[in-house]
Amino acid sequence: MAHRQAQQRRPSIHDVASRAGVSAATVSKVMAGVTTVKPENAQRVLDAVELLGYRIDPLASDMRRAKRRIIGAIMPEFESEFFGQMITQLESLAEQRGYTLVAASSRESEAREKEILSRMHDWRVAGVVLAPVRNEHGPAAAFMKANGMTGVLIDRVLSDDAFDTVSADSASASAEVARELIGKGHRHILVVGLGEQAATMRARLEGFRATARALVPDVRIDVVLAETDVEPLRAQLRDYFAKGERPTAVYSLFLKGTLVALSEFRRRGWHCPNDISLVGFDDAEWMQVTWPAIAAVVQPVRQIAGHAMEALFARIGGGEGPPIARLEPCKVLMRESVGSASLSQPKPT
Amino acid sequence: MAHRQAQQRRPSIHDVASRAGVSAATVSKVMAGVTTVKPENAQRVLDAVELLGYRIDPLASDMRRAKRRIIGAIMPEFESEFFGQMITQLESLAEQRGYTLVAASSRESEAREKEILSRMHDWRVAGVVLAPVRNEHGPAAAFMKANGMTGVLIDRVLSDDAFDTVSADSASASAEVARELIGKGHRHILVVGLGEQAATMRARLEGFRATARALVPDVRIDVVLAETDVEPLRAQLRDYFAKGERPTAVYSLFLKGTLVALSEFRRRGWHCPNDISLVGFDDAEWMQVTWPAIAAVVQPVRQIAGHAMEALFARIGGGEGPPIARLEPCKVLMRESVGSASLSQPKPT
DNA sequence: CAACCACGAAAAATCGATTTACTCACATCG
DNA sequence: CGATGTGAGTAAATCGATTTTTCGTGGTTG
Repeated sequence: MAHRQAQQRRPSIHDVASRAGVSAATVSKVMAGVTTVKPENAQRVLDAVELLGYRIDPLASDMRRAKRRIIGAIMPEFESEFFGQMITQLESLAEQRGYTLVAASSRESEAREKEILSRMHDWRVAGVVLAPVRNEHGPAAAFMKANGMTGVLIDRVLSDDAFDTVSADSASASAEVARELIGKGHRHILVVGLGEQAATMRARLEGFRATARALVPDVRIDVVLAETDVEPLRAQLRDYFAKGERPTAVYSLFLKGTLVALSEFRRRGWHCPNDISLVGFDDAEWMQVTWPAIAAVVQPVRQIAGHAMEALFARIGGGEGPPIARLEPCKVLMRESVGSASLSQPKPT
Repeated sequence: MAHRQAQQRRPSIHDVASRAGVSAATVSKVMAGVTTVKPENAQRVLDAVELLGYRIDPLASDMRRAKRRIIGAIMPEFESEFFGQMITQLESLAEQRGYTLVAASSRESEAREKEILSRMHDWRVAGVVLAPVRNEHGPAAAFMKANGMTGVLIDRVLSDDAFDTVSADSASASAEVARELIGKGHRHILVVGLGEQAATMRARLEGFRATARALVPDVRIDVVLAETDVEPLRAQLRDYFAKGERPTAVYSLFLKGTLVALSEFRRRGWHCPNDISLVGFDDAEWMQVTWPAIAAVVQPVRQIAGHAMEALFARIGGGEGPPIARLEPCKVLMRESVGSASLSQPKPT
């Protein structure tokens, strides 16, 4: 093993070359695994590499290529399990192909999203995995198009005319939720969501509504949608219940909505599933340990990440053809927070 | 605004130079804000920059410096709120200083930790924020020392003889938890934790034990520690209760432990705080919306991130002196999961 | 008026790789 | 026997910046 002391300049390809008594070009070839090198010389190079503890400087190595071996990933946030797992997966997949993943959080802001994208463009990343704040029609995707960047859109998207997209099959999952709730006798259901993410939320809402109505035409489905933020949703939800509305089940179209719903239930002293049932889109580890355990739609993070990277590298490798929109199937975990409608006893509000 | 079409090669500093009728060196100076440039020429450069939409290539720019303007961050995982927030903060702080943050997950493996570190060394990062899997004495920190890297250690560390450290003041927080539990009459308390992270866990445990014993000398404190993983802990906990042990409160020294405790309570049909009380180290958003809300020690993520970056950049800037070990104060949020000991009625197990 | 200095800018070296173009030696072929 | 080909390797160009060195021009000064 190389005995190397601290502080010292790292050896460059030239150091290796002179140690091995060959040119830098030869060293480069050996490192790249080119076969047109005399075995004896190759061995000398390998020995020198070992002796000096030489490792290629990826920065310098990337300089000469048009596309650097860097993948950018932009997520709306890092604080939820979903995006945390996503980043973990993406990192691992990028690494497997010898790429470095640079992750950035847009912190739910489209302005920041574009800024980050500019910076990634400066880095000449080979590709970008973008989970847009809003949807596929935002300024970030436009920027990518305008600058000829290669990328994949994930999560809050349905399909795009320029980029491959990968997301959870929201509509089907919602349909299954609808079947479950209707099956348990629920005839008055509240759906909460965020208007901003138009397409995805609409898919989830419509998937639910269509299926529920197909099963029971006169089912009552109320909708509380906040535009951009979660706090307004909390207020709207409070107003909704304050009016005396008393659905027997709530279906939240996104994680924060589930939290808001739960906290509103708390405020009113309602318990699941006796007072009201609850299902949320997006699973989290805590949901199976609380009392009651919270029913949830589980998004297939690994599949989304895997197919996103697959699509991305196909494009990086020069793959042509029209963009592909993938939908990955979700799993619906019905837990104790959902009960039969008859349980829900109207209570004085 | 620059009207630039896709596909086209990005302009280099030479393109700007020839457009402005000056040399590349002059353009470089203007971009760097050097004042020894004739105002007229500076303006011509700025115009050319604007016209061509020129932006510095950070990769090429970093080539000539020994330390690149990149900060590496290595976290044990990205899936928890704590590390998610940490990365978000670190990213934002690095960005503020014109650095790019490259984050990587060691996935709770010391081997991977070292691998990532090697890769970051290849990138010649200016500094590293390392949240070690185990503690400050692992192979990763040793690698950093051996290679003269600059870095800061955070979270699962107490102090180090080579690097600055920043972590939550586990001992004080635990002492406060002890005061609270003792104050509520608890005299038989179970503490659960992970043995692997020796120093941190011990600080939390001892901080708790010392204070509790100081208040009530004959308080009974049981300890269930798993070595490396969470699943064994689940089994150990099950065994512990199966033996008929019936503490009135549980203090979990880390987040996953809290989840495991809750799920074990569920299995046995125990409710907080009537059957048993629960406090956990590490807060999470869901803890305030479940019923009961779970009491928790809140780690000051922003302070930890802030001081870590401060220390790191001080060292990058050449700051000398012995390493500093910082402890950031935590907040203890007593929620409904903690009740007075008299509530806990022994139940048949 | 010659020597000197200051200023601004250009030319050239540099960072650490990769890649192209070229050289040399030796073998093969018409 | 001269021409062509091929294997192995090297020098030099290149990527896109920064930094050091050099140069020319004017203005000051002894």
